[in-house]
Amino acid sequence: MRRVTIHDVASKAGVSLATVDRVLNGRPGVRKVTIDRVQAAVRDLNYEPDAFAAGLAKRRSYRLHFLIPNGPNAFMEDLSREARDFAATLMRERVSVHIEPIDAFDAHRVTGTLAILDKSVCDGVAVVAPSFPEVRAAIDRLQDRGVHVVTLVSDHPASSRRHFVGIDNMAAGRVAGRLLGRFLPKEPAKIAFIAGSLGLRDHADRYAGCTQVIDNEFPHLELLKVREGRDDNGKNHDIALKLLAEHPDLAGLYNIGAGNRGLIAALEETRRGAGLTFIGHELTPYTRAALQNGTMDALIAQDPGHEVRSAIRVLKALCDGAPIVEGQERIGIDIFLKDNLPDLA
Amino acid sequence: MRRVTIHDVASKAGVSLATVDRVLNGRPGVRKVTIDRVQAAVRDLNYEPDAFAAGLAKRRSYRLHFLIPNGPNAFMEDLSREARDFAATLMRERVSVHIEPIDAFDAHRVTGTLAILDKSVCDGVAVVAPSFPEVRAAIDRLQDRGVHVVTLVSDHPASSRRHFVGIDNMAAGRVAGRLLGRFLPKEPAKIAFIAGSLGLRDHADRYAGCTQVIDNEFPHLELLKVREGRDDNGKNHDIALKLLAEHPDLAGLYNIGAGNRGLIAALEETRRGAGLTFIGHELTPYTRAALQNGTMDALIAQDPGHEVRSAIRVLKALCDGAPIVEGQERIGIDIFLKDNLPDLA
DNA sequence: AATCGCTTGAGGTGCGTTACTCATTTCTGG
DNA sequence: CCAGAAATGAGTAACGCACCTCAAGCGATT
Repeated sequence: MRRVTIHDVASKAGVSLATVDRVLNGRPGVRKVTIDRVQAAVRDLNYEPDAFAAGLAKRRSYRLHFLIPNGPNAFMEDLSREARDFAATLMRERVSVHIEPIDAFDAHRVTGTLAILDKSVCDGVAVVAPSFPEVRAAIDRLQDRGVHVVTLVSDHPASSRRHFVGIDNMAAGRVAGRLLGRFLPKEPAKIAFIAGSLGLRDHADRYAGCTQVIDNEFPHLELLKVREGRDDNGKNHDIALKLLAEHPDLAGLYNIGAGNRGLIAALEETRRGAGLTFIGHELTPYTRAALQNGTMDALIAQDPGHEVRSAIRVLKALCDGAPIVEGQERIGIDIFLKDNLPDLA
Repeated sequence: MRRVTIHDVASKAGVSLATVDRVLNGRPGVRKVTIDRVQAAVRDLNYEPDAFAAGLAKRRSYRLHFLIPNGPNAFMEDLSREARDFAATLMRERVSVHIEPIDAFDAHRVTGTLAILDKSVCDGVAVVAPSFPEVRAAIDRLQDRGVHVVTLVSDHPASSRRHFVGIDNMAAGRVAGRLLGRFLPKEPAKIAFIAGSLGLRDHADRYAGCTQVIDNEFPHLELLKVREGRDDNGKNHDIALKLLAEHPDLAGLYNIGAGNRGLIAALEETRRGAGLTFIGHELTPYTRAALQNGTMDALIAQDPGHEVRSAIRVLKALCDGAPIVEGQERIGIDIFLKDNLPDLA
């Protein structure tokens, strides 16, 4: 079962190798009828160009840049680590990944970083940044300069980014809402929300999804107004203590953003962990432990490894002009209970 | 930023190309000290062989066989379809996938199919089959003949298969148990189980996981004895009708295996769908609809597309002697509520 | 000193493309 | 029918590596 090569296509179509090459690579100077003959031969023989040979001859390389927020955020650190790890195994496939830490809350710096990128330095960019209008504009300009851009974790739907790698945060919020609604008894009870900031699109989406489900399907639950803790453990800790003091009958808690560690500490100090249904996001050593000991009841997560690998695959496909395997690139909303925690890597 | 090639390694180490080649490919006839010199140069220069060039020169090809149960099982059909789809996009990377439908309940035929396979016909095999001892033996012999084997969906832990691609069914069962326990009110209630057959390892595992969690953490729930429906819609339909008649106060239902369609029909005919907490496995058009209209309350699933792609990646890596990216190949237990159903492809 | 075995160097070929160049043939309009 | 343009053929270098052969260098053994 020899491979079908351009030679076979050429002889089948009764033309020379040069002509086959012209057709296959869209070079000019071939009559319509000849093009058709060659394409017919390609179909008949089921010819597929050999990726190894093509890659070698094309001298292709994929220089990718990842812009990832710095700061003491376990999830972002996981993203960076996974990107580094995966890049190491992909070096031999000519994929080089440069990780650029950015200050996500400084839109000006982010756009500056995007502005200096260029086709001569990189072929694709994956960026995780809050959706400020100026960032959107910078993404558009970068695309215009011929660099492929995908958004990661947090989308910029209005931009011309070619793809979004991340979860549907509205759906994630709905899941949180339903879990709260079904985990709690069918009787009036109070639920508290803590977010990093409702100015962040993903936090706002989650909040909207959650309240939508609860309002529609669990109207007996009373929703306290959202407190914003800037994803900071210290702030969240204080917020939680105050909440627990103000509402001794608090039944549920949904942390929309990061900073679970502060909340966990507060619940455990006050021994309110077991009685309260507490749902949060992202799997970290702290949330894992809290799930195991019962302080947390469910975790809604996205797999940073999956996201990074998906972003790299998508960018590579964009560079090659190859199609994207949709099913492969859909990032699922992971729901963890204490029963299905993955083993530690 | 030119690529580092063997030429660079050779001159750095002060040896010839031939020697570098001998070292890199483990050919004999090189002194220890020379080997060390070359390896030091490889490390210093951070040399990685070019996958494109190597693949081309090696004339590598990956002939993979997938043995997948036939019959009217939506999940198995999804597996086959995904394998075909992914194989199409991988043809140019010299991966060819042959899908062999098997009668999973006829162990003799399965072993026969495995027995005729050989290094001359295929490089790797992915097999989904119930764990009969003779199948295990056939897998071992196939491995001995130099063909890499991975088990898919259903594991044969005692065999010498190189890898298992699938979920932890014990954990899946525990998830079902916890969801039942938390979705139902904290008061005595009856729960029914339906399985295909407890002789199937995955069904037995799920059952064990589920009862373990309920016995330990939700002892107020009464577990009715398991009914076996052979994963057949018709049988399951009858079983459900009988169950509902015998237990007008039935509160929960867990379908451990396939055949959800029959159960859904029974629940909807008798209008018991809404009042009952019903949990099952695998996402199909029927379970999707049931989740949306409230007949089902949660779905525990595994992504067949992910599994197939993982199996192919793993087999390819085994053929290349390359390392496996653990995180990438871990198959998660998907939990679907009506809120996080993926869009239809 | 001749011999043997081990180690190393030098060099070539093929893998299937891409991306050229330069002839040569075929077609078209005037 | 012929100039000029368009289409095609023929061939080549390069990509980086795997795999092979042949010869030369070296030290130790007899």
